[in-house]
Amino acid sequence: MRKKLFALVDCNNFYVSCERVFHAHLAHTPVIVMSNNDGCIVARSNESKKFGLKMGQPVFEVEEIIKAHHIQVFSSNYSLYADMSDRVMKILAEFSPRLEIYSIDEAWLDLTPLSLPDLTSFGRQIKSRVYQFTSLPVSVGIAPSKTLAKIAHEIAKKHNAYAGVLDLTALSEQDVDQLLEALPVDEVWGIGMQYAKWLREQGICTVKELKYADEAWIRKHLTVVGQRTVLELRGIACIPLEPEPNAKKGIMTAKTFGREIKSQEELEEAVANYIARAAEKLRSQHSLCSSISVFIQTNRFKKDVPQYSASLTRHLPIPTAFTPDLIKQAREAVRAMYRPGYGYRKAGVYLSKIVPDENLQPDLFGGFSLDVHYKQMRLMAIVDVINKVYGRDTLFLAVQGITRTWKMRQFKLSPHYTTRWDELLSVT
DNA sequence: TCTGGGGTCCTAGGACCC
DNA sequence: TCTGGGGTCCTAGGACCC
Repeated sequence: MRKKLFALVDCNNFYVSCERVFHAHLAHTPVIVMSNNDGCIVARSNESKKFGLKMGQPVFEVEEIIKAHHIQVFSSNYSLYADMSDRVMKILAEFSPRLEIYSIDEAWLDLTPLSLPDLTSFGRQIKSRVYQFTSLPVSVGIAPSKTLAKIAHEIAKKHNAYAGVLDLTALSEQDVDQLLEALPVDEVWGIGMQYAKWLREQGICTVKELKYADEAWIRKHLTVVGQRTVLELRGIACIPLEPEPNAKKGIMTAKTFGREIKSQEELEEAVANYIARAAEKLRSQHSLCSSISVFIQTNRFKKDVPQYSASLTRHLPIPTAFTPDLIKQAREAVRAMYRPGYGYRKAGVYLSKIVPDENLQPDLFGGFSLDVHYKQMRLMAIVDVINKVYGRDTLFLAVQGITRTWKMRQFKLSPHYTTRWDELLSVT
């Protein structure tokens, strides 16, 4: 069998790079992008990494550093990033017939069938074409397994000598091992904080040591997932490329509120909105769900006030994607869980037991009519189209509320340059 | 004052069945 | 006093990812 070959292409500091495309003066200056509610740092330019800002760090902890170094700060602008991502992926698709879009800013290419003579120059072509058409910088890692391609990409990104492209297959096994020896074990894809800590306690500190660890012993302690990682480090591809996006098995919408919510009415309103959003996602993948979970919680960071959190799952006799029915269930769940006297900070909904929407069976006992189901689906399809064309929440249910004063904060949002006509970049 | 959101997979253990 | 064994399904919890 032919040896597998993968390329990982990952956009550098993706959210920051997207903002820079439309704010050219921010090149070479420290920039960060914040999470929802402007809470944590989710992207950092290289310049801001130098000031010690960490991924996931709460912004309020580093206000001083931000001020002192004039770091530019942005709220997350997901529609902008999603649109830029689409453009990048379309370009990558030109380089291999088999592409797996792994996240908003990275993709795997299957190079196995391509018989390329010079992989490094192929990687450089990818890099320069993406930059030419989008102004976004990417790094490329090439290797015989996904896990090794990830590592190649990390090295390529960090060390200027590689100019953003590293092909591990061009190196001897000894040279690869030398690189792996210099990397701490937690840099491996699939080894998170818990496993890294445990491995270090067992004397396995570098990627090379993990590569040569006993397979059965790893399997015993890190399950088959860990065993696969070890094999992948040895160049044996165990994780296949998956070009087709799979339908989601669970759909979640959960958000921290912009302020504390005290009343049951507002909590119901927020949850109704999350359901509307989750149901929209459900319909967009042509699915129905028959289980719905709702959770509510107070501010877990406030140690000095009474805490309360609860979750409730309801099973539906007939799978559905009809927003009003789902909202009805969710509101009942909120009413059952709500306790007065608390300041609620976060709520979420989770739709699961998901099935394709063509699988619906008529009810043997006549408690449900397919006619009604199709009518509901047609109505929802119309609502979805209108909201897609005219903007989210052009049409919504009254229980979702009008003012929604609990919504998240986004004080530093840049315009939707690529997805709204009235926010196009203007040159004056 | 201020701490994100949305997923996947694996395993262990209990319920239940024959 | 003795008190099977094997299979399946489901759920909760814990690890991981970006």
